[in-house]
Amino acid sequence: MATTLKDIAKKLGISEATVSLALNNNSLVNEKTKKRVHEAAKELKYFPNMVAKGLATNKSNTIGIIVPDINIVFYANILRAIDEVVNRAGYSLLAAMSNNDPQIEEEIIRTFISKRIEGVLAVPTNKPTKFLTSYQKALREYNIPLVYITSLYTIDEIRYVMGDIREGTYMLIKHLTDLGHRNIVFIGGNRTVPTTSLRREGYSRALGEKGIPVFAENLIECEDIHYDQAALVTEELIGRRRDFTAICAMNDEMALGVINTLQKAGIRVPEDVSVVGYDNTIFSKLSMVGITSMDSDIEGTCQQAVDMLLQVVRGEIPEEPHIMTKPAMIKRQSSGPVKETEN
Amino acid sequence: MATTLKDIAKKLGISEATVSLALNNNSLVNEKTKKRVHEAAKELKYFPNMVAKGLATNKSNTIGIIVPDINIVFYANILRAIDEVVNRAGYSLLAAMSNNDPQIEEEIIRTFISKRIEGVLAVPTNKPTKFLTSYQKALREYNIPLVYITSLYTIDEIRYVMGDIREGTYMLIKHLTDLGHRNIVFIGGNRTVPTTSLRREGYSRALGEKGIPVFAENLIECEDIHYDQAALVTEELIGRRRDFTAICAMNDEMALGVINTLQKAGIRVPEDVSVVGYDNTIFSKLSMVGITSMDSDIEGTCQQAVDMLLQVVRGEIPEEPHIMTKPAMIKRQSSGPVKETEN
DNA sequence: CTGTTAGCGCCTTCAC
DNA sequence: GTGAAGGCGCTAACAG
Repeated sequence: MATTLKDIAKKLGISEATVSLALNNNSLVNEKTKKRVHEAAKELKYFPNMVAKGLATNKSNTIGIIVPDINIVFYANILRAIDEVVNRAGYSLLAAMSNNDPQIEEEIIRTFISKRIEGVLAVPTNKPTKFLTSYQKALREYNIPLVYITSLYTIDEIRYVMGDIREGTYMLIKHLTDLGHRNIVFIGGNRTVPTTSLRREGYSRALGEKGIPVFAENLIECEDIHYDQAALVTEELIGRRRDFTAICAMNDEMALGVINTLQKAGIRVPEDVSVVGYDNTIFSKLSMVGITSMDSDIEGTCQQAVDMLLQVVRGEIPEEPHIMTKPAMIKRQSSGPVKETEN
Repeated sequence: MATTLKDIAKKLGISEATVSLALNNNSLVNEKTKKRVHEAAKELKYFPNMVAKGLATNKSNTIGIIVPDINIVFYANILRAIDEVVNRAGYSLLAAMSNNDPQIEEEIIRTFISKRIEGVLAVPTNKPTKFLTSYQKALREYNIPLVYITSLYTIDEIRYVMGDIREGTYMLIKHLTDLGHRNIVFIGGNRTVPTTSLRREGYSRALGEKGIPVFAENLIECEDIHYDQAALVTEELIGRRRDFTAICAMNDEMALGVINTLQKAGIRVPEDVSVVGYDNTIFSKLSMVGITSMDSDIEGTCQQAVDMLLQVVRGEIPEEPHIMTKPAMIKRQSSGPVKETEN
């Protein structure tokens, strides 16, 4: 059915090996025969069999990536960026979704290993641990490098590249305090998860610099970090009190929930209350007022993650196993000076 | 490095073949040795080499999918659904993005063939054609079945599964006319592309049934079908006239742009103007008012697409090469009775 | 420069 | 029930 090296070798009356070399543009083979081979290949509609090549070379030329759920915009953004970078680097990408389930994550790794992936990138499930999981051990066994994007792990030996959310949140809160805000609510997720706790650190630091105390009641914890939850806690919040002049949500989707809820209650943004989000995703453009947000530089982060991974794949040792990329503030209309009458 | 069949055969003092059979749970081999083999495999941390297996069996056990851009929520939804269905069917999924570029699409197909994919699913780029493209011919050459999801092609020989958007739009418009609306604006994309033209047919039919004429000025064409464009044309629209009482956008993201723009202008939804979207994506929940939308039953559609593909892979001939799946209306608050004073 | 030869790891007859 | 042998398509020495 499929035409093989042998077919084109036979047709040209030369050896398979020569054809192979010619197809790979090896300089050993004469330009003339190269051209003949390429022409014959095209004529016979030859498609190299990567499976056979993979077996022969013991290289799959593909790297794998695991994301929790592609229906979450942020992860989709990451996957897309990774796809681009990996392809540009001449590798194939094999993507899989873990559904935030460590067991599925492990299964995925198993099939990755079976496919002889050369390296794996992962946005890990959010169950942090201080121990090497079994799949991490398996990867090590097979000498397959692993780089996390947005890590939750605090184990030194585990490489990761992540956006500096602590710094990013600091910048956002500083932006608000510079505008005169002193009573700022932070809406995040579970306080024990790094993606929230790191942000809280940035929040506290920014307030501290202005001598503003951190009040526990301004730190809201959500069960999940999506629109509905944010809308819900905002509704509860404004039912309880209205002394705050700004709200910082841990991502844009939540910020959108906050804004819509405020507006529905007749609270104007940013005139009455300023709102900021994070990640500069599409959500930051979907309200009547553009949302001030932090751009995590997903492209840059992914580029660095792939670079680091490929370094290890090539057997080099990256100088720095942990990289924090710098985010940039995107100022839109949802944040403004504190309301005069509040003072 | 990696442990192979041979390693475990050697350890157990039996032949490779037996180990292979045992690992594949072949009934020929004695239960006892099977157990021994499985234990040894686990002990030696054996991971089957799918590359070798693929070469030997000439089956990759994976199917490929091409979507235009995973950053578009609707496509991300599709990819996720496909991933689930394909995995459940015991196949691996290899995903790739075309960026809506036919050339990239072709490259992807090339690598798919090289990887000896057993079938391909595709959400095609939106450049319709009546001819078989070169990659379609290549797939045929290699006997690799192809099924489109949401097809633009009108070639009989090309299989596809798509949501019935004509019917869905009909249902939405009928919903509006039943509520008393007669002056309904439809905001779509390029009129020559099936995803818009089919919807227009549904629109016209629903109006026709109530004896309402179709006015050209109520059919708005957008260059791209996203939020910003929708917001823009809505702004122009309300600058020009305000006689309409309802707006139907071709997707939820656009409907959201419409609603936000209307509200910013002080036009209430649904009191003054009703708005409906399509696809029942996350966007339909992101405004102050929930958006009435059509659920395209992505899961069902994807299930059928995979079923059809696997049928062909197995050499069966699906009875019906073209399937239209039925959508369901999701009624939310953005649509209501026509404003009394308009009459 | 080109051809020969041996595998890569696994599966699949076919004997025993 | 189990073993031996050949081959999947390609690459990688090594000869010539």
